[in-house]
Amino acid sequence: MTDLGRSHFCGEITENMIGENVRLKGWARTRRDLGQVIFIDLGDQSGIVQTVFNPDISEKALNIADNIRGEYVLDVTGKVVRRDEETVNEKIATGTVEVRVEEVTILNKAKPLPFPMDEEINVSEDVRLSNRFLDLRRPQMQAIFQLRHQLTQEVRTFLNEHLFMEIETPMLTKSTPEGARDYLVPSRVHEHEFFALPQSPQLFKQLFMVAGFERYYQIARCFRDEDLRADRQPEFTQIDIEASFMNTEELFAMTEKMMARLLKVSHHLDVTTPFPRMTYHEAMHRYGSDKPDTRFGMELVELSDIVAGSEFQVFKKALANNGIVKGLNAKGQGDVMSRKEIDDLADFAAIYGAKGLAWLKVDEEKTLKGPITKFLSEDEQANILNAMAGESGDLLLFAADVQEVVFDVLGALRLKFGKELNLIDEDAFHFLWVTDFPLVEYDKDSGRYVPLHHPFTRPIEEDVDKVETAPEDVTANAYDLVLNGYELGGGSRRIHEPELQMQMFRSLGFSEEEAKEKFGFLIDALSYGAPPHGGIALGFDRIVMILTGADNLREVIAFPKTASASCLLTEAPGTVSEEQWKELHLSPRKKKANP
RNA sequence: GGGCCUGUAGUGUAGCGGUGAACAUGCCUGCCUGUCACGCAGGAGAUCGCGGGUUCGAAUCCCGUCAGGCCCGCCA
Repeated sequence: MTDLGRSHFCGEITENMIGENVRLKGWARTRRDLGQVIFIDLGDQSGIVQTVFNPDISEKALNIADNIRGEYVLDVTGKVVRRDEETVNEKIATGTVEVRVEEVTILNKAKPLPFPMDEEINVSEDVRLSNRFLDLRRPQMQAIFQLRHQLTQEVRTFLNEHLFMEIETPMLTKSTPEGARDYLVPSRVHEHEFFALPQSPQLFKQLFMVAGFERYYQIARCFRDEDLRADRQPEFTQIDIEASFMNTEELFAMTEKMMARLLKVSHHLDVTTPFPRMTYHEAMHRYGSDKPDTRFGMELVELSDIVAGSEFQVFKKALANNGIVKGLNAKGQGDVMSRKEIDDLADFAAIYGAKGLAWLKVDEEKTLKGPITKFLSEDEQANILNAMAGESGDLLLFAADVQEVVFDVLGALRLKFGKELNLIDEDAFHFLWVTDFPLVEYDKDSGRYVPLHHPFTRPIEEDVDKVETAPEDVTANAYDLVLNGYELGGGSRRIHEPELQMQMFRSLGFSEEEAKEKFGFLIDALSYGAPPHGGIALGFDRIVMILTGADNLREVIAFPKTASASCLLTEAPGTVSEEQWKELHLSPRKKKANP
């Protein structure tokens, strides 16, 4: 490929081209000025090649090279020559050759850079983000986005092969009462009415199924106005999939094949399918998480029965209040952790709602030592030691509370130890399906049931009659795909009968009118021969993040938002003119007083 | 909404109550025909995030605030 008169890319120059005249375009990466000879590493998207300027080739070019600085844009013509044996640079792909420059034109200058471009990232992130166009020019970033592009292509190729059709859905849509906060867009035409940016194309893809597009997908942008995390951006990309007449087994198998293809692209790795599966209940009890990192063990141990008759008030109270007692064996930590460090663990546990953190050490004689031994009978101690497979030097940690707190606390401690004790194989990819989620959970604040997934999720067939009578006992035909402790995404079979959908809305405390107002079009659509259908949505940014080994979504999104959801490059969001307010029939409220 | 961490030349760091705020790199000038993170010599560059307080004296201690990051809540 050539463009603008360019004959080759810098990274393509090989020994086969020795003697050829080439014309290259790119950026001056580093310049080594030895007076009568100047070396410039010229780089473009493909890589770099060393160019040489000296008076024996062209006095004129040398004089121009004298003024070239970092990241100047150059148009270079010259001959490819073999380097002398002793001047070969093994660090670069083109290190055995160089281009002797006969002609050079400076296409554009560059100011001194705000940060070095050639090194590993040791620049603060705000500086990188406010100069993102330069940050993205760094080879490391170029590689990430090259891979991201290839993965996008692979997803499309795969789904096309499986007869899926990519169809776009609106970005300007309607606010829905459930779920995350919407990003709202005021309407100029409709006074005091708002569009919402989609949290996901959920309803539209179901309507595609009704429409008879039996297999839909979209690399879809989604928006949620909630607080950010390292793995959460307000604007993100999903691989959104929906299929009619396909059962959950078929969808699992297909999704597994697709993920395997992505691993093949990124790591030339053959992942084992089918992926392991675990129920939500099992995941919570064994790992204290609905997205367990199964790259390491250190599972939670159920102790409620063992300590059922215990005189230890903390255990006794928790069990009396319908809570549970579970333990976590921090292998070998009894020997190394000081009293202070164990107290710090209790502070850590408090973040997740623990009122305290009981602990015991296993000493050389395999007996338990610690402040709570006096409350535990010999039998209880023996049973605990046995259940937790305690060995000399171990630190046994206990959480006793309602089960949600116990899961959160021990789940968090497990991850903390997993990381700090290097129990995690960073090169491993552990996929896991988590299945059998509850359909709803009771929300104390609003005093009603809220869907765990979304209100269109279908119960498993044997629970269908219980949707209205005992919603809290219903298991959903819903599933999450987990990779290395990250929730890649989830999906479900959907309700395709209007009556069942109305039952569901009623269970969630919607009046007939509310349901009709918010979701009338869905009920209506389901009434016209909606096929059984289901689907899944996978967080594409997270996939890219994990496959590139990044620990942060910002690394794999070209122009990401900061933790406070602003863009340091454009300084969005920003204020708008009075005129714009007026056109939208809006007026600003007074800001909170700022003393 | 809450907790914790970090803000010092363009960049990365040191200094943590008392000398002219130090080092590296980048930048500028000069020298250098085989470098490759070239080298050598010289030079410029800092309202120590911002505001207040404590103190004879604050980059350093305290309070507030802003920005960035991580987490809890939140995220159907």
